[in-house]
Amino acid sequence: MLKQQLLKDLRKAMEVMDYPATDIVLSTPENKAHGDYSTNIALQLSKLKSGNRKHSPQEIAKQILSHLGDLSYLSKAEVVGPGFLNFFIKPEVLSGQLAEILEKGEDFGKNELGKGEKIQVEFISANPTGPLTLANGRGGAIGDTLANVLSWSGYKVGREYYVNDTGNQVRNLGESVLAAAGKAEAKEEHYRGEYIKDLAEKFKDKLDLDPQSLGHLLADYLLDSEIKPAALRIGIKFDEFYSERSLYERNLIEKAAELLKEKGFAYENEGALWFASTKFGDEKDRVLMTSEGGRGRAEPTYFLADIAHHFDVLGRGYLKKINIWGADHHGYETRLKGAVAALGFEGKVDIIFMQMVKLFRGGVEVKMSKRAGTYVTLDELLEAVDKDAARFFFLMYSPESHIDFNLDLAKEQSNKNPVFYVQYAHARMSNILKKAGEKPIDSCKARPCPARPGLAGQLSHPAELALIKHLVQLPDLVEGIAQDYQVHKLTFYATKLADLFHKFYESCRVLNAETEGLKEARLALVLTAKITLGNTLSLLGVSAPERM
RNA sequence: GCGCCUGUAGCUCAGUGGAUAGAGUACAAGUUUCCGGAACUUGGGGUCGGAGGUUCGAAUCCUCUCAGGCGCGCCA
Repeated sequence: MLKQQLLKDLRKAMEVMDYPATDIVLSTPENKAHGDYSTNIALQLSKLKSGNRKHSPQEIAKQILSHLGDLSYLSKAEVVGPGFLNFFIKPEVLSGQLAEILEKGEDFGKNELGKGEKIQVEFISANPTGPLTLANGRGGAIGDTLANVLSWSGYKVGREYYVNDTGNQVRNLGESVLAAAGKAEAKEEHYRGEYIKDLAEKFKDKLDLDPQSLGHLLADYLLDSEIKPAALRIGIKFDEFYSERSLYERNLIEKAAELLKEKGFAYENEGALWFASTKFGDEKDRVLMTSEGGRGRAEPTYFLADIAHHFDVLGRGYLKKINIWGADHHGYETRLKGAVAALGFEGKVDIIFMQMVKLFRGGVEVKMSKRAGTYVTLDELLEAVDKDAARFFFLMYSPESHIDFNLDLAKEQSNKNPVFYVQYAHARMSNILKKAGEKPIDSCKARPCPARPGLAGQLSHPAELALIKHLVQLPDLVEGIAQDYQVHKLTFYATKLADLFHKFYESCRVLNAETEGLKEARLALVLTAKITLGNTLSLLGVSAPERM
């Protein structure tokens, strides 16, 4: 689109002037006086002081400008202040951009960055020892949306839930239920909460099983009856539930341990098997296989199982595996990345950390703990607010922000959720098109296109141009998020789009515009706005209502 | 003690080297013969936790420091 064209022309000019090929940052200034696009490239170049050339930023900017020549799509290009280059696009060129949106329709916003490579996003992955919580909802919304964005960027994306369906916490689950039924001694570390009692009742025929076997049954049950439905309720469909237990069944755990030994990164000491994670920057080596003396029995740690898991997944040819973790797992990052590197997949794992969701009740913070039974489930949230509000809420925050959540206020606040502001804009767009007799999505060929001579020049109102400028940014936004993973930018983009549309709506009549041509052009603008907003909402997993 | 995250308007948060630091919300005052007022307009409100430093330029990078969160197991 326009931005790429301008970048290309700038690069050409710099090449002619024999400047080194540095990254050109083309920003879209908030301040209209600074043009439609702006770059600080001259300030950057003057800093390089390449060779014995030493020019002021203003001089460099002027030179670049003179080498650009007359670009037909610009109405003005100028050097301002310390050496900024500001570009002003001709309004008719800007409105001509709408043609591309109309042509692409539901595909508008997609890009080819991924070139068909495979990426896996692993998220939620909560232990199957209880219902999903608020924090899981946050991770779910972020992971699912990131997967959508990657998919729109030309990657083949897999959504994975790693199920820790064996090990201590599952044995503990079995014990907890046995204890609730009075068949085992109650212990401090047991899970509490109503669902444990329900499980004891539901599985009363199975209480003669040992804790581990019962735990396996319960974990499988919770996965199917609690976790999968809750994920679906918030709009998440996983491609794969990867079972930790299956790693044992397929002997992948021993294989991973053997491989690490072969490569010289695993060694035995004090009866345990260790991974030399200090070679990868960890503060100490980590245990892969416990010693009989240490925990009373020799068994693989969670860490070794997870290594086997990553080795198996990456062995399928993924370009990357992106894991979304709670901040409480931060200390685990170095050793896992180290193990992945040791197995020959260095740099293939990216981790997004989300900070904790703090829970407040009656103004007092409640520590969320599955063991203590103090937490808010995702289902409880979804009873208070609908799926769209919940997803939008979670996606409004950057992952590193610490969210304070007050369920008492969630319902009341849900009316103020910006999601309704955004959805209302979409409903307004739909309504106008409906009254004009348009089909919901039309193609450029089937109807007069704003790129057509005559129509292109119709749109000149500041509110129209501001809206167009925002609409055409979606592809760059999506491509950027595919690289920096900052999915919350989408909610801000959607809110801004709604804002610009509401303003346009207030100041520009569509159906009874002054002329037929203007009406036609404005209808096209409404249609493109609807396409763009609809596509954005679809990436967010939020519905785009025709009416509210 | 060490490591990571956070500290920006009354409140909730954007903004990771650029121009006069933004948005929502709250508060105040306005806007409907006409496409949906769940909207729009205007206004007040900031020592960007603090102190130094680097730079033509710092909320952003570096050092120190204060406050909060999380982690530091042969748990997961």
